Formats: sequence, C-alpha cells, structure tokens
Amino acid sequence: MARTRVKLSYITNDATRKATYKKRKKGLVKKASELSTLCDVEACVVIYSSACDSQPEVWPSTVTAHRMLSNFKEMPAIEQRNRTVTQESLVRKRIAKVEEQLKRLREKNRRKELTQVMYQNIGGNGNTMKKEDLNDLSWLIDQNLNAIDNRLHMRIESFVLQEK
Amino acid sequence: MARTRVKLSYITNDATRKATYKKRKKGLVKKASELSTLCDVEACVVIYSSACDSQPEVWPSTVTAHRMLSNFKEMPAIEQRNRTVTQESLVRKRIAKVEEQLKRLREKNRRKELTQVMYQNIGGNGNTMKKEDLNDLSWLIDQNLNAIDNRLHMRIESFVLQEK
DNA sequence: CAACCTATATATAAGAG
DNA sequence: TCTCTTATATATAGGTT
Repeated sequence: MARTRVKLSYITNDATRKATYKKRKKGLVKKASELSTLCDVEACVVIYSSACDSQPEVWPSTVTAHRMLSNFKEMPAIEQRNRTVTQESLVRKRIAKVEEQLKRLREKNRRKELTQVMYQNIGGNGNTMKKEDLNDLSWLIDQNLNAIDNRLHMRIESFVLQEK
Repeated sequence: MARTRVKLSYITNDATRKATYKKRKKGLVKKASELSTLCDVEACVVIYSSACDSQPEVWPSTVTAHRMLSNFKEMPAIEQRNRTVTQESLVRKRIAKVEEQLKRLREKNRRKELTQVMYQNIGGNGNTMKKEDLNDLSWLIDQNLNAIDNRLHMRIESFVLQEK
C-alpha cells in the first residue's frame, strides 16, 4: 500500500513477509481496538503464525477471547429461535431485549475484571502482567480518560454559558 | 480518518456510529483477510454488536473460529513447556518442528473442509451456503487463482527464455 | 534484526442524491 | 437507510541507518 502496490498473494521472501506480518498485525489490532472504542462493541482478533510468532497473537486478551468464543457456542440455539417464524417479531423483540441486558452485564463484568487486574498490579512487583492484560488495561484506561475528558468538556461548556 | 479527524471515543450519534461500524467492520475484515493471504497465517476476527448486528460478525467462518479457539485452549501446556529452562533450546526446537507439522496438517484440513463445502454447494440448490462458508470459500478460490496465476507466469517466462 | 523515513496506496468521515 | 463521491487521515512497501 505504499511505494508500490503489492500483489495479494503469499510473500515468498522471508524477510519481506516477516516485516509485512509485523506491520500489518499491528495495524489490524489497532483497527480492532478503534472499532471497539468508537462503536462500543466487543471484538477479538486471533492470529496463528507458527513461522513468525512462537505464540499466537491474541487481542485484546486471552480471557476475553475465551469468553467471546464460549458465548459463541450458545449461538446455534439463538439462531434456531430466530429462524422460527411463529410470532416472529415478538420473539425477536424479546431476544433483542435480553441481548441488550446481556451486553450490559458483559461490559460490567469486563470492567470489573480489568479494574481488579489494575489494582492488583499497579504499584506492585511491576511485571507480573501479561501482554494481554496490558492490552485490556490500556483499553480500560482509554475509556476512563475519555469519560473524564467528556465530563470536563461539559463542565467547561456550562461554565462558559454561565459567564455569558 | 477523512475529511475530519475523529476523536477516538464512543460515537454518540446513532446514525453516525452505525455508519462507522459498518465501514470499519468491513475494513477490519479485509485487513485480516489480506494478512492471512500475504503471510500465510490463520487469523480470525469476532465482533459482537448487539446494537448493530443481530448476529455476531465472524471472519472467516464459525467453524474456523471454533477450531482456532479450541486449539487455543491447549496453549497453557505448550506455554508451560516453553517456560521450562531444562535443555531449553533443544525443547524449543522440537516444539517448533511439531508446530510446523501441526500447521501443515491444519492447512491441509482447512482446504479439505472447504473443498468439500465447495463441491456440495456449487451447482446445487443455490443458497444453502452460510455467509461464513462463502467467506472461507472466497479465500480458497483466491488462493487457487493465485496458484494458477503464478504457474502461468512461470510458463510464460520459460517460454520467453526459450524464444531468446 | 529494530527503528525510523517518505512516497504511495488505502481507508474512511462527511456530504449529496 | 443505502450508495456514491471526494477530501483527508492512515497504513504501509521499500529503503536507510
């Protein structure tokens, strides 16, 4: 995507492929993180590369990925229900409502887990955190910073309005 | 990333957020697909959005995601072995070798599965394929096209050399 | 290697229909 | 809401250090 347009097929040259892998892996994870923040959705990315990384790359964390995929196993049941035509719209509405609750609970849970991790580790022995935890933690901190930032702006705006 | 720089925080406006979600989801999946092809790695992306999609977005397929995540559960054992310091380099080498074999087997398996799906569906009743299968199939076709393309170029080159 | 450097290729925010 | 357009923001290929 730069300097030259690259053909979309396996890169034979080892060095080039490894370089591309590192760059694009970083980019992919960044995009996933942005989507997650901008649209408040849960997302995970898993990359297996036996050649480049000794361990699979998992974003945002092993724990999250596991949770997402185990939720995933429940899907067929929901899908079946969605396919049922009997009183379809009513059922759909109920499902949507339950999904909304579920989502809130997941979010709450996620924050709780992460906050715990944060307190366990900040000021502690330093590097007991795994990379995945750091990723999740970084996300949490970003979210909190954004919340603070928004509140600050609101306060500044109301202050400015009072002055007028 | 265009026209205006967007602040990296939750998009409050429903329409805007939904539009952004659709665009970025598409982009993310494209990037994952490209990484997978360019570097020959297995990758999967899962996005849960109770607000925007009624179903989670899964790339490349439900089957693949399941497989990747269940392989994932085996990790702790491997990680433990990696942490063992006894004859570390030798053990690592053996692990690398086994991982390489495993990777080849997975790839072989993946192709087999997909080819089966392909034959089951092409020329059949038309739309019994799920979106995820289509994604995987599309990947398989791309791979085959690339292979054909490469072989064609080789033949052309050898032909040109003969002419000289 | 890894980190940094730019010319280009892509992604995408807004706006229009 | 969806699609198309287009100005900008980002990502990144190929080098350099």
